[in-house]
Amino acid sequence: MKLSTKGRYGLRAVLDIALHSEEEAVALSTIAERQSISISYLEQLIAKLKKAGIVSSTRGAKGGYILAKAPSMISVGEILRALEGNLDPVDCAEIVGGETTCNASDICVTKYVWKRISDSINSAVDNLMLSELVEESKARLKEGLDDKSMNDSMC
Amino acid sequence: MKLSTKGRYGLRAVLDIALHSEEEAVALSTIAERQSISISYLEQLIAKLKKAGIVSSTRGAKGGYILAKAPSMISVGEILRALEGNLDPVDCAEIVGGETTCNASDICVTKYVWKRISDSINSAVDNLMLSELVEESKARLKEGLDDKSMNDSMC
DNA sequence: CAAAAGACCAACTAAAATACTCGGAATTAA
DNA sequence: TTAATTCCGAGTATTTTAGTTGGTCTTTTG
Repeated sequence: MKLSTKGRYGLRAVLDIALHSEEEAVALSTIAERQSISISYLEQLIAKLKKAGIVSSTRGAKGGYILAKAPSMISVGEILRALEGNLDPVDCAEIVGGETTCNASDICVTKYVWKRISDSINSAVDNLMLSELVEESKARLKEGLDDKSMNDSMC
Repeated sequence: MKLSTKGRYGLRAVLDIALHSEEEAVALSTIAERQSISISYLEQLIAKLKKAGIVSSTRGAKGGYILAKAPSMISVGEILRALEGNLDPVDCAEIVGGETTCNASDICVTKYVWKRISDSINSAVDNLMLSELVEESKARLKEGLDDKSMNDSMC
């Protein structure tokens, strides 16, 4: 029941882009260094984010990444799902009402447990917008904490 | 971000015990067969449940397992944590307020995301009691669905 | 125009976690 | 005393995770 590094690194990367791409696109290598993530691994994560329409890129020298839309239009749920796949605690079609996989579906009681967990996770992350994280970060930076110490945090 | 078979099988096992141990203790082999779970794997899961004080056992012939307390006193959260370890989405001390691991803690913004997810999962499972699942199961059985088809459900 | 900076892509690999299996010892009812 | 059962520790196969490697395509800039 753990988020993988995909979700953890990826969210940090998006936040990094949100905070640093106002003037110009940020290069993968810059994010990787600032966040202490392997550049080639990060590449894969950003690819997912791009495919999901969360970030957009410009190639070539001076290229890099920016957000594809306003941070207030990007939910944390959207980001995490792009990176991790769905956030459901089990891969059970019934959770979303399908009838395919688990065909003894309507007598499956534990599925209500999974649905309950699923709903709570999704509503938690879908109601949290990237913009809120951006505001929080900026507020903390203003309190005199420099950018560098910011990036050392591993959570 | 998936529950492992430990949590899935284990919860089904506890529910099985709750539903079948009113007269006499249920043997591991019975649960395993009824739930289509490998007996020797299930053994390990039940051991965790026992250590957590959720089930209790009697050894020897005619032995088996019963619940260690009333189903209304056992939360689904308690069961899942016994099986899976904590349900936090990341192993980050700061999530619970500690100061040990992640020492750039107070400038770590993503931790609020993890805390939010963590809280929502835990409150969802802690407010759901085993007794509710038992009631639900019994209600479904009364509707004419036999015990066997019940156990075929994989969720 | 060349060369550096950068995104993009597809495989490959090492390590860790998961999902088991196996062999036996201790306990108890019949 | 024997069959049924829990209990225990170790071993293993498979899958997933967390990367790495080596290269191609694109764009700016000297």
